[in-house]
Amino acid sequence: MNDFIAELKWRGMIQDMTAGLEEHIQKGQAAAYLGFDPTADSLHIGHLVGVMTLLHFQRSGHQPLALIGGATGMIGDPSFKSAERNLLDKATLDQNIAGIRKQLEKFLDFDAEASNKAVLVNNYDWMSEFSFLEFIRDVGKYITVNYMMAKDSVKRRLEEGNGLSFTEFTYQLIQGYDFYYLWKNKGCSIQLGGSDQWGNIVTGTELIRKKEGGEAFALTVPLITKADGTKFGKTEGGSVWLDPEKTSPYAFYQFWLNVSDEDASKYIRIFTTLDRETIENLEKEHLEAPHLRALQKALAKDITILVHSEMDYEIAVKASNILFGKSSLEDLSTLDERTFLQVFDGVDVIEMDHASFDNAESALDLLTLDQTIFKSKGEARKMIQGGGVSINKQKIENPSNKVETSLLQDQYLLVQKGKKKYFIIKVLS
RNA sequence: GGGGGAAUACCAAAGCGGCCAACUGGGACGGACUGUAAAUCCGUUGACUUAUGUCUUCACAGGUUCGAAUCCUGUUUCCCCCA
Repeated sequence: MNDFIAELKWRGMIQDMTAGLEEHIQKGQAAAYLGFDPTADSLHIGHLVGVMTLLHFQRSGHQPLALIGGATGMIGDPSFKSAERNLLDKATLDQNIAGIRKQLEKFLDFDAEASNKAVLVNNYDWMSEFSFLEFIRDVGKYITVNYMMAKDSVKRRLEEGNGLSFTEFTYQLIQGYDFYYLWKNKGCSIQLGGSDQWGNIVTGTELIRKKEGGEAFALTVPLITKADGTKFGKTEGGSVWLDPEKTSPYAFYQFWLNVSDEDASKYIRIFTTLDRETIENLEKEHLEAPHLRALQKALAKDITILVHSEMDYEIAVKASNILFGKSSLEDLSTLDERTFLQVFDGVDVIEMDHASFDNAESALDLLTLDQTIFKSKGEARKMIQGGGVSINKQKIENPSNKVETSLLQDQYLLVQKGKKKYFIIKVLS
C-alpha cells in the first residue's frame, strides 16, 4: 500500500487535513468519499482535482466512493456563492448523474474484484425517504445553530445581506449526514473535497463524533489558481468540460497546451499520474529549452488520453499542427473526412452549389459570395493585400485571380482569415 | 440670471475657407518575428463593384460662398468664471 498522503503532498494537492489522518490511513485499507454536485450532465476540469485525489486514493490501495448529490443538488450549497441557487428537477438530475458516472469510470475502477473497487453512491437514495421529523430529531439535535452560524460560508452570506434561505442553511447538515451515513454503512471514514468544503466536511465529522463517538477525517485540496490571476478552467468559450460534445478533445488538448510556464509545473503534478522522477526530468528539460514546452506537451498528452483516448489525442496533435504549425496542402489532404470535420469542429461552414463555385471569377468573388467570411469586397481585398487570407493553407497572392486549388475530399475548401479564424466552404455537388 | 469656452472617426486629440475621408497617439484587425507567449517592427482602420472613381461623415438645423470640419444664425449638450 503506497503512502497516499505523501503522494498528495509532493504533488501539492493538500490544502488542509484533520489531525490523525495520516496515522489512520496507515492502519490499513480505508474508504474515502468525495461529493459531486450534479448541476450539469458533465464534469468540467474544475472537478478534476477532486477526481484525481480519488484516483490516487484508489491507487494507494484504498477504496474511493464517489457521491453524487442527487439530494443535495436539489438544495444548493451556499459555500462561497453569493446568490441563492436555482433548484433542479428530478428528471434533469437523473440525466446529469448518468453523465457524470460515465466520466468517473475513466478515472476510477468500478469493476475490480478487489476489495477497494470504486463505488458510486447517490445521497438521494437515503435522503429521499427521510422524514422531516426524523431528520430534525436524528441530525438536527446534535448540531447547534451557533456552530452552524460560525461557518465561514454562512457568515459571509449573512454579511452580504443577500439573504440565505433556511434550505441552503440546512445544507451542511445534509452533507454532514451523508458523511455519517457512509461512515455507518460503508465504513467510510474520510471525506475529501475542495478547500471551500472544509466547513461542510467538518460538520460531518462533528456529527459522527457526537452521535456515536466515532472518528472521521477530512482532507481538502487547494483551489486551483492561475499565475496571471484569471480564473482557472475558463476559456473564451466558457468552462472546459470533460464531455467531448461540450468541449471537443481538440479544444481540451489546446487548453492544457496553452497553460503558462509557471502553471505548467503545478498542473502536471496535480492533473497527471506521471511519477515524480518523470516530472522533474521534464522540468529540467523545460528549463533548458523553454520554447519546446515539454511540460505543457506532456501535461496535455497525459490528461487528454486519460479523459478522452489515445486516438483523440493523436487527432488533437494532428489538428494542432494543421492549425498552428507549418502544415501544407499535403498534410490537409491526408485527413479523412471524419477527422477533418472533427478538427474543424465549430468552424463556420458555408455551403454553396457547384455552379456558384465554378462561376466565381476570382478569389474575391468566391469569398464574398456569402457574407459570412467577408462582408464586402473592399474588406476582403484589403485583407488579401495584407497577406491575411489563405485557402487550403495556400496564401492568396492576387485577389482577382481565380481560385485554382483542388477541393479537399472533393467538396471542401478551407479558408483562413488571419491566423486563427477558419471557415469551411462546402461545395455541394 | 450674466460672461467665456467646447462639441471632430471606437477612444484621446490636431485641423480653423480649397492641397481633408481629415495629422498624431491608443485600441482593434492583419503581416513578419516567436513558443499557438511577451516584446519589437511593418501594414490596414467611413462605405462601395480599386477607381488618379463615387457616395456618406467633423453635435443638430439652417445660411454665406464657385467651394465649409473650418465663417454666420438658431437649437441641444458639456465645462469654466461672476452672481
